Amino acid sequence: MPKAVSFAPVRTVRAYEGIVRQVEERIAAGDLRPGDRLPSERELTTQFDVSRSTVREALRVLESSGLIRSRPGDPLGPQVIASTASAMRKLFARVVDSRRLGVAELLQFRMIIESAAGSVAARLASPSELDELEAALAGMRDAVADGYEAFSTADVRFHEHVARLSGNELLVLCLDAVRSMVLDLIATKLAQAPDPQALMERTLAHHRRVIDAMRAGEADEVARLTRQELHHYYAEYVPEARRSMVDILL
Amino acid sequence: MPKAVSFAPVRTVRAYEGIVRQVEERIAAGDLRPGDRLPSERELTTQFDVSRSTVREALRVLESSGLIRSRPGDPLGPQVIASTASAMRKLFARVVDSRRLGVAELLQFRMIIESAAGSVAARLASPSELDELEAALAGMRDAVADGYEAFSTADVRFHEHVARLSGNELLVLCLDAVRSMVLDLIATKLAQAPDPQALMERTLAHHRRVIDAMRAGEADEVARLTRQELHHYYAEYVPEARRSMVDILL
DNA sequence: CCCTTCAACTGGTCTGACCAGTAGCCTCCC
DNA sequence: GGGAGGCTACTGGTCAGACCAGTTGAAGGG
Repeated sequence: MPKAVSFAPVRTVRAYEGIVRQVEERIAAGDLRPGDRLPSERELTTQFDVSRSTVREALRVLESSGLIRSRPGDPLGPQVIASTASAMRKLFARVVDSRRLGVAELLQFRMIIESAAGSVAARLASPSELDELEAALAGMRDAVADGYEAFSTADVRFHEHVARLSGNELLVLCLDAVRSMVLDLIATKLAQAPDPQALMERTLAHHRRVIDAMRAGEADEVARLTRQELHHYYAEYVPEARRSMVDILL
Repeated sequence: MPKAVSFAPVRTVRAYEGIVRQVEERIAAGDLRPGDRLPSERELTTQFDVSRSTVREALRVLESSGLIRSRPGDPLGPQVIASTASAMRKLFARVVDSRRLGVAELLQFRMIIESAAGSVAARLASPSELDELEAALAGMRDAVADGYEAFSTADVRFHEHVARLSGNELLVLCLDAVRSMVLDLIATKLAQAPDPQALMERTLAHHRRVIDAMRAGEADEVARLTRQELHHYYAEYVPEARRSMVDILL
């Protein structure tokens, strides 16, 4: 098949897209960090030299993807609220409720990628990185006294730490998104667990075993432990009828 | 900690959000399918009883999440272009280039979830579903004659089929997104593979083995084969320095 | 000193306008 | 009669200007 000179498709760029792109780039580059403020809409109007409608279209897009938040009357202007992570969470949330997905899908997905992250981390982690993990675990142990909520926060930190050790940011982001979705879906139920003390103890023991397996370089064991722990922790919230989705991963 | 009656946080809903939600729901419910048209902006103005600016903010949000497309001058109105899948692809694309992720992260991620999907599918697939897979494989074999591009399309169909057999839509969507990102990143290079004939033959042989392993219920073997095939297919496009990210999964 | 009031913002929304495209009809010329 | 051209009635993209309701902080009153 003879191929003529190939041209790239031209897409006419709309004004608001340019604004979105500029702001996104500033955020990605770190010029704009969470908490920072954008100039007011009227001010942006002059900076970008477009009308207010155009500025607003751009802001709405940025807002819908979770990057900024604007509040009427705020003299400081729109606020940069987050990085890519929250955009990812927002999208997952949309997917989950538009497709009517439930805990079953989310938990299965989480078991898959979290165990994989653990297993990759086990192969890559240096002794000093493992010591940091150890510190995160110590943080959890300290948090036990402060009640379940504090413990849960420290626990999330531990999981995030493991994910980051995998060295794959995509993994980190997806894991963060799916973890927060799971927690959202069952937050109320989890807070009233029958015996939080026992749950916390068990979690500590599990994390202990994970670190040990990492030190021993037993990647598959780390993966297995991770799946097992997630299952133990969350499987009861999966409707009976779909339970097999998560059971088969054990 | 005594807990008073708990209220849900109120968020004042902006007009455009209501529009976005309604359209999203219609799409999710299947009332609006890809290819369908929305009324023109001016028409929507009267249907929603808001101003055109508000309608436009909603349309921009829908467009930015890949659900619709609007083209100036089109007398038929904005077009519904896709479902959640393209929204997911769009987000992944944004994440990948804002975080400057490369083939390494994407391929590692894909190897993880695609092999997991395969292994779940192996445990769940009924004989008749396996026959459908068989048909997809036959489709690939037929496509060999039509050249590499046609083959590649049929190949994607096969992979999608496997993913769907896992029964987890989240897996399907993520896989679709990451697959299309990988293909985007290396499309040009892949088209000029040195020996497409051999590549196609090898792919066919691999898929054959995957189906056989599925019939035998060897879930772990399916996972291993999947990782291996992806690695063989794409690893060369991963920069040398990051090659280990995908190597350790073998 | 605290509390109220007020003015100067903010974003949310609306109106009405103009432009540049598109598509289909309709005319005019061959 | 048939084709090529222009005309018309739409489309979305953008703009300017207006009003409202909310927030905030400073000015003024107790």
